[in-house]
Parts: sequence; C-alpha cells; structure tokens
Amino acid sequence: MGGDFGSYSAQLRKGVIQMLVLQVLSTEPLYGYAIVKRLEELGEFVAGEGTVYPVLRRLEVDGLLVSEWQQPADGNARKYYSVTVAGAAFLARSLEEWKRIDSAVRSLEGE
Amino acid sequence: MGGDFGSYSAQLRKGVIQMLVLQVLSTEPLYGYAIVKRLEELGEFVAGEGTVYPVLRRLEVDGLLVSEWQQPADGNARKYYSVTVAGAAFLARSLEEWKRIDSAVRSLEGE
DNA sequence: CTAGGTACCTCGTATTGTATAGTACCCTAC
DNA sequence: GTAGGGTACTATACAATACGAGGTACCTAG
Repeated sequence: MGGDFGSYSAQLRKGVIQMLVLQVLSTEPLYGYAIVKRLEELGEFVAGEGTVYPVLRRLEVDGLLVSEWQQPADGNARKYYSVTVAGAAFLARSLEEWKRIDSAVRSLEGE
Repeated sequence: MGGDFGSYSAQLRKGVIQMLVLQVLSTEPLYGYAIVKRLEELGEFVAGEGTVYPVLRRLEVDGLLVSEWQQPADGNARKYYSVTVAGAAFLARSLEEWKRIDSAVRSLEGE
C-alpha cells in the first residue's frame, strides 16, 4: 500500500454498497444500469457496473430483492429490482449497525 | 446468509477497525491488549484479539505505526504502538472518506 | 456503416475480519 | 507448590467483497 489510498477506500466501502443499493431501491424499483448512474450522481461515491451487478445478484439470491424483466418499446430489455419485506428489514438493521459504528468513530474524534 | 447478520456486519466493519485503531493511538501510545480492551468499551463495537493484532501488524508494515517493546517491573512485555506522520495523514484521509460515505448513506434516508 | 450510448453479465485478484489455537508470563488462593 | 485466571503476543486458515477488465447485444445519429 503506502500511498495507495484506493485499495483502502475499497475496504471502507465493504458492505456499504449493498446498503446503498437497498436504499435506492426502497424509493422505487429500478434496473441495474440506472442504479449505477444513480450512485454516480450521489456525491463522489462511485460504484461501477462490475460492483453493482454482482451485488444485485447476491441480494436476490438472499431473498432481499426480486427482479422482473421488462421490454421497452425501443431499447434494451431492463431488469427491474424491487425490495422484499426481508430486504426492508435487512436495510433497517444495516442502518442501525451503520449508525452504531459511526457513533464509535465520531466519539473518538478530537479526543 | 439469510438471517445471518453477523457475516454482513463483519463486512460493514472492513477498514473501519484500522481507522479506529489509528484514532485510539493518536491520543496516546498503547499496546495491543490495551487497544482490544479499549475497543470493547467503545459501545458495542467489539474487535477481538484475532482482529486487532493482524491489523496492528499490517499498519506497521505499511509504515503507519511504529512499535517499541517495553518491559514493566512486573508482568509481561508490552509492545507499544505509536502513530507515524504518515499514519496521521492516513487517518485524516480515512475520516474524510468516512464522512463522505456517511453523507451518501444519510442523504438517501427517508427519501 | 461506424461511433457511442444503453444494458446486461462474468472472471480473477487483492484485501480484510474473525475464529481458533498456541506460547508464555505473572499472581493469588488453596 | 500447583492449579487457575488474567495478561500479552503470534500464527494459520477461511469466507466475503470491491473492482477492473473483458465480453455480448441492441439502438440511434451522423
């Protein structure tokens, strides 16, 4: 490592991407490509396709998301994802855990 | 996974432990065992010896910490760790990154 | 017909958290 | 004097994830 902050930043994001994807989808169902674009707009928080698509698959396998193919009049077929009841519960627990960790981090600041 | 929140929680902590260790040490030099105890008191944020010692080693290899053996009058030898200049800079960048991610997480909440 | 945007998927690699087990020292109590 | 518990560090093996890079296919604009 040394000056390579990028690889550390990746570690800091572990698990967060899943939470963000669930959060984005809890507002409205979206398809993978749109989620990637959405996350890109979300501050400097970037998560490419190579990150998002595997996450979507895992979340679906775990029963936290369900997917549905839709064919628009023109353009490529889109796979829309929606949050399940289990997914919503999981998101709530994740946010609690996140805040707990955050309070631990901030409690040490400027000590 | 499924109901196994523990393994997810572990992912959410990736990278955070390093940041917390650096934060704790930026106040005063401490030895490994004391750091473990300190983190245990820090809310419900638990990181056992099996987690902390490898982290200390990695941080030292990366030049973010330096260690020094000290032999107390009674008891076991203790390895004290201090934050280097590079470590302090690294900690600062980590905190920035942490806050950036946190703002992304919170900005989506209750949308 | 070529370029570029849309939309999806997969593979390989590197990094890290954690349990488990092992070593060794000291002190107290019985 | 010895059994137990607390202190203190180390090594090994495993599972999970982020990300880049590469691949397929469709549509529109010039």
